[in-house]
Amino acid sequence: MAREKVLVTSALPYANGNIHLGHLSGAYLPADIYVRYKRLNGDDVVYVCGSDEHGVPITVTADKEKITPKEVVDKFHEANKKAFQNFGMTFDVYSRTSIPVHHSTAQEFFKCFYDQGLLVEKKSMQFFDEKVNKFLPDRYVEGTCPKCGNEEARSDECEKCGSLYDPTELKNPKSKMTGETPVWKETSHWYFPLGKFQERLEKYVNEMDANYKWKDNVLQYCRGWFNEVLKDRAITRDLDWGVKVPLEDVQNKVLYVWFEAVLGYISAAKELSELRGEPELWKKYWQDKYTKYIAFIGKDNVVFHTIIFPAILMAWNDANETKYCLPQNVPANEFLNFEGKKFSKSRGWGIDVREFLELFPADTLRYTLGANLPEGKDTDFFWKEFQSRTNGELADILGNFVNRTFTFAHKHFEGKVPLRGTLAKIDEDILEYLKEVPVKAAELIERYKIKDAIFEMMNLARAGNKYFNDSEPWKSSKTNKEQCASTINICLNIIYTLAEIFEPVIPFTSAKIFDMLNAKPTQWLNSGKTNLVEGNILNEPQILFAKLEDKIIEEQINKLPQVIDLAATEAVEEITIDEFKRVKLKVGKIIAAENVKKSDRLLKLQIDLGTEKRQLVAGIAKSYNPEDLIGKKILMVANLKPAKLFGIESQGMVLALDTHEEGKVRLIEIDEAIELGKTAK
RNA sequence: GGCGAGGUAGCUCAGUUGGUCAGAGCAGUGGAAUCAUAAUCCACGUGUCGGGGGUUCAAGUCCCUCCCUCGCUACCA
Repeated sequence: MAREKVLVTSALPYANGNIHLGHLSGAYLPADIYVRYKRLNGDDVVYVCGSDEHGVPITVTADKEKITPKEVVDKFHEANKKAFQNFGMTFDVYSRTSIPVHHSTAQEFFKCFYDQGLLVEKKSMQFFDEKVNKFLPDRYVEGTCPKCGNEEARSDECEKCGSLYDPTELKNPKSKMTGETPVWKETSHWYFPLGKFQERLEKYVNEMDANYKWKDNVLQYCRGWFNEVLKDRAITRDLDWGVKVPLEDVQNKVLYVWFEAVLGYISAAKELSELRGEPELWKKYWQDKYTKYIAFIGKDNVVFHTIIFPAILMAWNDANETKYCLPQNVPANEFLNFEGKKFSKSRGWGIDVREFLELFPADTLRYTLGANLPEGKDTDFFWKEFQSRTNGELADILGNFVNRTFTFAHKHFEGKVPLRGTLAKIDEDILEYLKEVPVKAAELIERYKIKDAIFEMMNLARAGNKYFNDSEPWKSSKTNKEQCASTINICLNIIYTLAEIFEPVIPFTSAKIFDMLNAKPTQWLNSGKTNLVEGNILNEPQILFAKLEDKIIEEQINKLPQVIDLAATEAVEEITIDEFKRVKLKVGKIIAAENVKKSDRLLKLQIDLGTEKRQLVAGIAKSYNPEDLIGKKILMVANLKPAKLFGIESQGMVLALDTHEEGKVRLIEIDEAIELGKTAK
């Protein structure tokens, strides 16, 4: 297969806060997995990203903390760069939009459009805060709604009554920055005529979709915009923090962030060129029509990458000899929520990357997020899921397969890759399957179905365990050493393939496995076929994933702000009194209790209901010792359909409550004075 | 209000162009095995595919309508 030249970008994170898990799921982890896969596949890849460091919110943060905007962005740029690094992101460069090369790049684009006469200058009136000498965006002006009198209305709309109006109609306007009354002042801005490009943009999107199959959600967003007809968009702003408008007689105006930030992808590549001492490097990617440019983003960014950025590039290409390539695909993801709700920094809901990685290894997070990417719709990060994926999949299925194989090889084959002898049907089958997995995973990743690809990867580990079980090498080691050797040889080769195909997802672990195997990665598509050298000396196995105990997970859950969730209480389905009356709850006394043989959680109880006796089986062995139960008065469901558990008939059910301790319950005990057989109502 | 997305097994989610599509993983129950981080493997799902109507020989899969959740709504990044 011919090597592809691939340019990959991930949305530039805004340097006004720490990145959290949601950001990773949206635009960073999928891109990194894609890029790592491409590199293993032998493709020629450049992956760039960086901090987006301009815009009003940053100046607001600076004012609030009484520091300069520069200090704000320095702080978050470094913090996020570090967090990404710890997470295992492999950007070729993590740039930033405050560097000179970015300013000059953005200005170059502006000048190009200005000189062509493409930009439209429009005058307008805007609120101006004289105290800080700044024009105010709508969201920083508050006042009384002209329609309903709400005193906290925004300058152009009232959230309370939902009406929209012209900012001149707003009564008693106040600047949210200073509380001062803003004045009404004229300003002028340059507008980019998006509408002129609409037809070509629609054609572009349709063609890309036809050739490269864009995601449905992305196409939907585009259609939404096209349906409303693209309008001129202002690309300048009255502000002093940002890229200066490169015109002599213009002061205190900067390029608006949406126009300038996307160009950061280009300046980042330029910075990479400088760092590598190859000034022309960036052109080899950005200005080669054979480049496959893939932009990874979250759904909030679709319009900028499928409409605005392409329009900017088209406008440039129209006027210049040098032509930039447009995104070939924009695999936007939906959002990751956190324990059922949106991430919210202000409400303390969620966890940021730095904090997370101080507690848990990056690979466990990469795997959990990867296995649950919001590719088709929003998904959730749940602590409990993180625990079960780590313990049940990474440790039990993958980690244990590696461990049992290595332990076996060391015990029975002196820690060397044993010889593969004559193959049985079971061996042929697994080898055949082994060859298919990298191919299948590659197809899925190429289609940006990364979640599915990860599932296929873990399935190989599952298959490895099954093969190990079915082959029973612990038996053949005594009866047929040659066959045993073949089995372990094949298991080790499965591990070799696992190390390769899992590299994009859990790179730190992959490196450990390669080290244990004393082997190097191969070319992706060969990874199921290339075999370990027989006799190769294996290193000592190490535990790849430690289990996460309940305690540490509970700790994280308990840290979350307690919110009274009205929705959850209301969501309980209502029943009528008659329906409730169908359940007969009776008071009984436990007169005998014993453990159920071969079960670690069931107890067999004899209950005295006064008029009759019942036998029931209850799953409370982890919470109570049989002898402690004798004599307790409890409440039971007396008309539950009998069922057999472990061959023992259970004629009812005792009522118990969950406790804060996982798996432990507490029986509802009844006051000693209550007579046996009484019915609850 | 408008636009968009989603409502599928206890939980988290898959389900291309309508016809083995009623699924996977987890949880649960039973069993096998013991090399291994008590880790593995096998077997077991009577789900009104949000409700109601319609098109069709045939609909989670198309149309209409209603209910619920979420996102966007342009000078916001």
